[in-house]
Amino acid sequence: MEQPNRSPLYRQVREALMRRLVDGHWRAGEALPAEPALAAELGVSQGTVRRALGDLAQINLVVRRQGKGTFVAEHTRERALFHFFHLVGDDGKRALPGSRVLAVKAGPATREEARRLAIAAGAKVVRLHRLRMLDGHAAIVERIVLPAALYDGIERLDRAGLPNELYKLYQDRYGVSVARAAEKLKATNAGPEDAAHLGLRSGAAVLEIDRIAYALDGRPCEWRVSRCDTASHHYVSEVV
Amino acid sequence: MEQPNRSPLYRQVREALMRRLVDGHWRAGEALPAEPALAAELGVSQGTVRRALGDLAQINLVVRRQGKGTFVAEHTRERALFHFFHLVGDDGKRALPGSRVLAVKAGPATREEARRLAIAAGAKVVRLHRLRMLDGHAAIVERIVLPAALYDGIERLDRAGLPNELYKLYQDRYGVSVARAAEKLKATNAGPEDAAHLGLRSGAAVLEIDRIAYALDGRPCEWRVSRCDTASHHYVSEVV
DNA sequence: TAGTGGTCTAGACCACGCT
DNA sequence: GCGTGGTCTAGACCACTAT
Repeated sequence: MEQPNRSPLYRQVREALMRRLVDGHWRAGEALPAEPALAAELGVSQGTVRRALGDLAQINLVVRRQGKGTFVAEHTRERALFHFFHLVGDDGKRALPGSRVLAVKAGPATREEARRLAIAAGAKVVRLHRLRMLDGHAAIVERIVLPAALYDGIERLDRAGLPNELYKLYQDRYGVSVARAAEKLKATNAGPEDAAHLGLRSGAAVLEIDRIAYALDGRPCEWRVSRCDTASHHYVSEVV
Repeated sequence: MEQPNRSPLYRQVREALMRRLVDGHWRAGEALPAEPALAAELGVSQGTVRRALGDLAQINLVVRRQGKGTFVAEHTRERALFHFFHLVGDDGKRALPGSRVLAVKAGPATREEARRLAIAAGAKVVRLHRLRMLDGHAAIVERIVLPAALYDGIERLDRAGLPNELYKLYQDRYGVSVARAAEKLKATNAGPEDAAHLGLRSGAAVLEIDRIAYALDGRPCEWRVSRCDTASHHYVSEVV
């Protein structure tokens, strides 16, 4: 391992492995080479590789299993739901959302969309509008904006072709792995349209979740605004 | 280090150190013994102590500084604000909240309060009602419930004696260190009283943050419900 | 039995903060 | 100069998984 800069070796190893993950050098779910192989290849000790892999496991980019190996993290249904979906029933049970796509449209990005997705103004985006169900009734209205450059042809998927867990679709079909997300929450009074979709009176309080999802390489890959009826559900957040 | 169970050594060391932190064996801000001293005392290698201390640093129970030592984490003003306070201005600037105490009262816990704080029904609690300012105008109404057993005589503090950063007060004066918190968020329509405090019309959407704070030993030490005007601020959440 | 990751140790050297 | 935590190595042994 050459040392172009003054950062610790384990960090250089971590970044090198991360580059390969970003490049798609290994597919989601695939096993990485074993520690001794990586150590030999990179010219560092096994301990240094361990440290780097441990860091990657910590941020959920890889999964390590004793006796089996180290694997590229996958967006399983579980992970998509439990890791990135924070609405739970007031009784503490996780409600599994269903979803119904209302519209899919492509078009040039507005200034705001371009800013949030860090793309050029006017670049093509695909907009999804969908309704999600919790415990059988409509509880979330979602407006999703995708940079079309990352998801070639996604606007031609019919509504049945768009699964409930979009993050798994992004990963499996387009090679876009969502690594992290930043959410901004507000309480707002529902407008007439959202209220109608959610079966609420206009002006009812809804929780607005504005989320930018970032891909492995750190670039925004989705902007999603969800307006949620929190009458019998709530958003959970743990602070350590 | 004896091995009563089959857990890894570093975990046993971590728990042993944690017990001392919980017991108040070291005060907030105080330096722990250096690694070699701890290793010798516990009969393990320095590497094992390092791993345990690293874990404790990760969950913010201690702070490690190269060349200086390892210190018990303190609730500085910074930490209280940036770690546990998640409302920021829509312009991205952190608004530093001021606060005005409206009422302090002691009384027996309701069933709900007892349940949330994991204390006996009817046990004495202290209730605080306060208003917090963001950028100069009232933006948050807070109702705080404390188990009186942990905060002897806190209800006799005058309003001037109750600082803006309560967590630092809990730690400095009562030895209660908030280690983590669980928050539940909902959007609700403001009732007449909250609306009046916040200068909103009745029925305006407000963000309700329901937080249980846990002390080092894992027991609840505060129940706080904050109702926030999110017209020009929002709650931030990072998902990794 | 062989290969994987997980734990634990011992020791070397480095970077930082003090005095 | 000395003590602190930070990095890096090499090697031993353990626990789990597969064949």
